Amino acid sequence: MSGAETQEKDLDQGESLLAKIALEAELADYSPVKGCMVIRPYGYAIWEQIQSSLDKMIKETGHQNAYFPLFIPESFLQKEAKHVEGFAPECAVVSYAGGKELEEKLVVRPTSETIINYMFSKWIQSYRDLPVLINQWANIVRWEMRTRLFLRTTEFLWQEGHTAHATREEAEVETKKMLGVYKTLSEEYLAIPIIDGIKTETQRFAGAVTTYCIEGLMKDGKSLQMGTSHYLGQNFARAFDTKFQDQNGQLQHVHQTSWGVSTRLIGAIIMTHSDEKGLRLPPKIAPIQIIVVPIYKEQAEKEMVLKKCKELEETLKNDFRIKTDDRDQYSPGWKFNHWEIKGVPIRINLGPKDISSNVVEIVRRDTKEKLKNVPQQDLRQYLLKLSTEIQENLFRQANDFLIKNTFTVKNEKEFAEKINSGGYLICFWCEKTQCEEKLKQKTKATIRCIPFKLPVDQNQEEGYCISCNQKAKQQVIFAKAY
RNA sequence: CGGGAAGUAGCUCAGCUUGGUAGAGCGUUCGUUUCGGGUGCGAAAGGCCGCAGGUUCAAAUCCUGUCUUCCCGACCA
Repeated sequence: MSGAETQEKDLDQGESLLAKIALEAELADYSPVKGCMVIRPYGYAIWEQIQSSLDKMIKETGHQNAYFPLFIPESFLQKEAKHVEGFAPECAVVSYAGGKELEEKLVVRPTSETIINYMFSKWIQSYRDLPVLINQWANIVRWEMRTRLFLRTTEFLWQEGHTAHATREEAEVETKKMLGVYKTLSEEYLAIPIIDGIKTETQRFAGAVTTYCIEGLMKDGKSLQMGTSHYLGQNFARAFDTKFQDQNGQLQHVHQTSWGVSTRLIGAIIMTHSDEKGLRLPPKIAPIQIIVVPIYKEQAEKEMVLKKCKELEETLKNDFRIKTDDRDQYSPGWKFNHWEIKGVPIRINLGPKDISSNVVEIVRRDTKEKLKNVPQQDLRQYLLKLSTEIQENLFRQANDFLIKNTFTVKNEKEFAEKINSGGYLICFWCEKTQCEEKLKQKTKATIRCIPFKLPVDQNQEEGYCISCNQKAKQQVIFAKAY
């Protein structure tokens, strides 16, 4: 066991909350290469839960999984002007392989639009071939200056959807549909409330026409982009000549979308739900939903208690991911703390006293509340209800936090006062990039999105730009971001 | 990539100023005692002092370079 000493103290709420929890809860560890991380089994199990929930939704919306290669010819990246401009600085490039210099350098994919378009242009001939709805689970590499576990690593795992459509309308519907899937994933599975909206030009994906996003507010008051969905227009289709013959025999470029979420979501979970005891996982994505801690003194008791634990597991295993911590070398008290750090939503303490009176003791991780003498009959129902309650409570707490930290500001003075304490600022913006830039220079805050819906009620239709004070119709969300 | 801090036992750290046989607590192993919120006692094992050079009779300690982490800026999911 690592970090036993620091585990004894409550975890600090400092800047290093993220790294601390990631390491202590054994989600990840550092690799010898800068900015890279090892995702440890428990962290990977969380990723698998996220994956299986999302993969199901992706398939339900008609997409198929496929796999495109890691290496992309350097020339591909250069075909789309904005795309190359955006990604060139952060690309890792292989120039030497097989014992010699390569004729054409290979880019380690920072995203797969180019290689996928190359393939699409081969596969798409007719309107009858459309739409093409593809998703891939993959790793990608982006050479970042400053890295943080889960939130920004050099290599990370993600899912990238790529679709091609006959019309602009269809592609736009697709873009928003998948953003909706991300919203569902975040709010209903990860228990993280988000603000969904449109990115401004400066924050838009390199090569996209429109970028939609979901943004979450982290415990430290910073905003985290948790997922993006792009309407790519015909930009890549033109660059790669991805054309189809329509019903009138006319050749047209396809309209495309791409969308992705990554292992960053694990960072979001940490930075949204952790408390002084460690991680708190929403039941829907917790690799272990119920941990059973047996309590016993001598051997006879041990056998009796462990047998009862197995029985419990048997009756509950169809409804829950349940595990008994039957390790002999750790005391019950030690186990309590251990599983709290790891964020297991429900703990069942089971000892001789409980068994003799046919009850269990249940401790919920979200509130730390101890529920004594819960009858063993109807336990399944009780736990199902509790599980739902914990899921909802985590969302409610995060949502309250978001609302409490969202402010409407009317002028630059108010803006400057509020922005340093973190949270979201709602204000009018005249839609000029220079106004956005000016505020970024002064305050480090950026427009996270033009929200579809404001998180707090706001009736005004019109106001004055937070920066230049001219009439403005657009209300935007500002925040400091990761 | 700039500014600051750090890297010594599995973990947290002391030792470095002023060079001279590698330290503590926790954890681990064995024994014993315990087990309903991180048990007590006894013994033992465990270290290319991040890496590479240099200075020196002698380097964890001084010098140079380099790698990694953390914090702060410029860039991003």
